[in-house]
Amino acid sequence: MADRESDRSVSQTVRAQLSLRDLILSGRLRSGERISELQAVELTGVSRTPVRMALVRLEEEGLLEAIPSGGFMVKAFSERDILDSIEIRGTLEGVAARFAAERGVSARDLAPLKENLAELDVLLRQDTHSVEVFSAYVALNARFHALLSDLSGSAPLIRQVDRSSALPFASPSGFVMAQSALAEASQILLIAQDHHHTVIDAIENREGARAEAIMREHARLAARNLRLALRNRTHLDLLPALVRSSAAEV
Amino acid sequence: MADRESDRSVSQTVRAQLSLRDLILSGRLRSGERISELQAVELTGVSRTPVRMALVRLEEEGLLEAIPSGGFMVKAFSERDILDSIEIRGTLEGVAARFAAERGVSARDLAPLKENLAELDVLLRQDTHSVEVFSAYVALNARFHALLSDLSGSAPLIRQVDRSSALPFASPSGFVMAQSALAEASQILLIAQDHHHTVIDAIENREGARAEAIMREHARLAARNLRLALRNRTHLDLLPALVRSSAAEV
DNA sequence: GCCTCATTTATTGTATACATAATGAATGCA
DNA sequence: TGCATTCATTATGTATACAATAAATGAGGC
Repeated sequence: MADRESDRSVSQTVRAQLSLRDLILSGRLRSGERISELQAVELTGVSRTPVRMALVRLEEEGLLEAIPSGGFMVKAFSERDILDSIEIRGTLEGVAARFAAERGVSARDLAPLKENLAELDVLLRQDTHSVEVFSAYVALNARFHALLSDLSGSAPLIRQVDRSSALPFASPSGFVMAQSALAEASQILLIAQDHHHTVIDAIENREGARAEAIMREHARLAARNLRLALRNRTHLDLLPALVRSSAAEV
Repeated sequence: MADRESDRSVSQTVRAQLSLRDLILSGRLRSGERISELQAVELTGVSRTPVRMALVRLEEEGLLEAIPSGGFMVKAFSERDILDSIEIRGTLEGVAARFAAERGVSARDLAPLKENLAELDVLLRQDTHSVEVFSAYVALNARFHALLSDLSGSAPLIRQVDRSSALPFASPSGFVMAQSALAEASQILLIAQDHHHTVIDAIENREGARAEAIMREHARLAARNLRLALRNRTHLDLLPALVRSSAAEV
C-alpha cells in the first residue's frame, strides 16, 4: 500500500511514482492498458504536475511506454523479453565481476559481500518454501548483486546494471516464474549460492575471465530456472507479497 | 543551433531538451555546474513546466545529475568513465550480434546493413581527415551500429544498447578523443571496417560466439584508439561541428 | 446505406500563480 | 570577536487555469 495521504516527508512526485509502480506491478493496471493523467490523478490523489513527472520517470524505468499521440500505456513484456533481460543483466554483471578482479579490490570492500554471503548460507539451511524465508532470500540475493556491481568501481557500469535489473524483477510474470521455479527446485538456490562463492573467490585471485564466466553462467541458471517454471506454474499465491516487498524497497 | 523560436511542430519540451543538450555538449554549461530551472528558462525561452520535463529526461539520459536538495547539475565524466562506457557498449553489442547469429536473420533484414557497409567502404577510400568525410563516417558508423542491435530482435537489448551509447558519444571529451585519434590513425578505421564485415559474416554463418567476440574486440579497438588520443590531442577545432551534428540527429 | 466532413468532447501541452523549503546574510548576544 | 539565531531572498515543489490538438460521434449528402 502506498500510504496515500500520510507521510508528508516524501514528495508528491515520489508518492505518485510509488503508487503507480505498485498498481502496475500488482497487475491492477494491465499490460497494454492506456493510463491517462486524470486517471493517474484519481488513483494517486496528487495533482497533474507531479503525476506527469512520475509517469515520465516510470517510462524511463521501462514500466510505461509513451504513446506517439501523447500519454502512456503500461508496457507489455513477452517471456522472451524477460529471459533476454536476465541474460543482459548477467552479461553486465560479468563485466562488473571482471572489472573488480582486474582492477583489484581491497579486503575492506569485500567484507560486506562476505558478510552477505554468510547470511545467505545460514538462510539456505532453512525451508526456502516459506514466504518469509523466500522473501528474505530475495532481499539478500538482491543485495549481493548490488554489492557486486558496486565492487566494479565503475559508475557507468553500476548505472547500467541497475537499469537492466528493472525488467527481470519488476515484471509480475518474472516474479511468478522466479518463485514458482524456486518452490519446486530449491536445490537450484544452492548452485546459485555456489556461484556467489566462486565469483568472490575469482575476484580475490584476480581471475577476471573466470569471474565474468561465472556471472554469465549464473544468469543462464536463472534463465533456465524461469523457463522451467513456465511449464509447471505453482505457488502463484506467493506473488502479491513478493511484489509488495519489492516495490517497498525502492 | 536549436532554433529557439521557430519550428512550432515540435513540443516545447523537446525544444528545451535539444537546446539544453546542445548547451551541455558544446561545453557552454560546464561539468559540475549547477543549472537552475529559471536559468534554463532563460536559456531555452520556454516556461518552467517543459523545462522541468526536459531536465528530468536529461537526467535519465545521464547528462545531468539530481542534487539531493533539489535541482540539477551537469554531470562530470572521467576518462575512465568514458572508456568503461565504450566497453559496456561493446559487450552489449556483442550479445546483440550473438543473438542475431543464434536466432537467425533473414536476407531481407541483412540488406540494409550490407548497403550501409558498402557506403562505408566507398567513404573510406576518401580522405577521412576532412570534416565533411569524417562527419559522414560518424553518421554511417552510428547507423551500422544501430542496425546491428536491431538485428538482435530483442527489444530489451536494443533499449540497453541505446542507453549505453549516450555517454561515449554524448560526451565532448569522447568526441575530442574520437576524432583526434582518427586524425592520426585513420588506418584504424580500416580495421574497424573489417570488424563490420566479419561480424556480418559470422552472423550469416550463425557463428554466435565469433560474432560476439568480434564486437567486443571492436570496442577494445575504439578504447585503445581513445587512450592513444588522450596522449597527443590534435584537431580539437573539429569538435564543435561534430557535437552539433550529433545533437541534431536526436 | 455508407462515406465524409464538421462539431464536440476529452486529453495532453503549456504557462503561471502560490506555497514551502533551503540558503545566505545580517544582527544581536555571549 | 565569534557564534548562533532570525529574517529575507531565492529556488523548487505543487496546483490549477488555459490553449491546442487529436479522437470520437453525429449529421448530412451522395
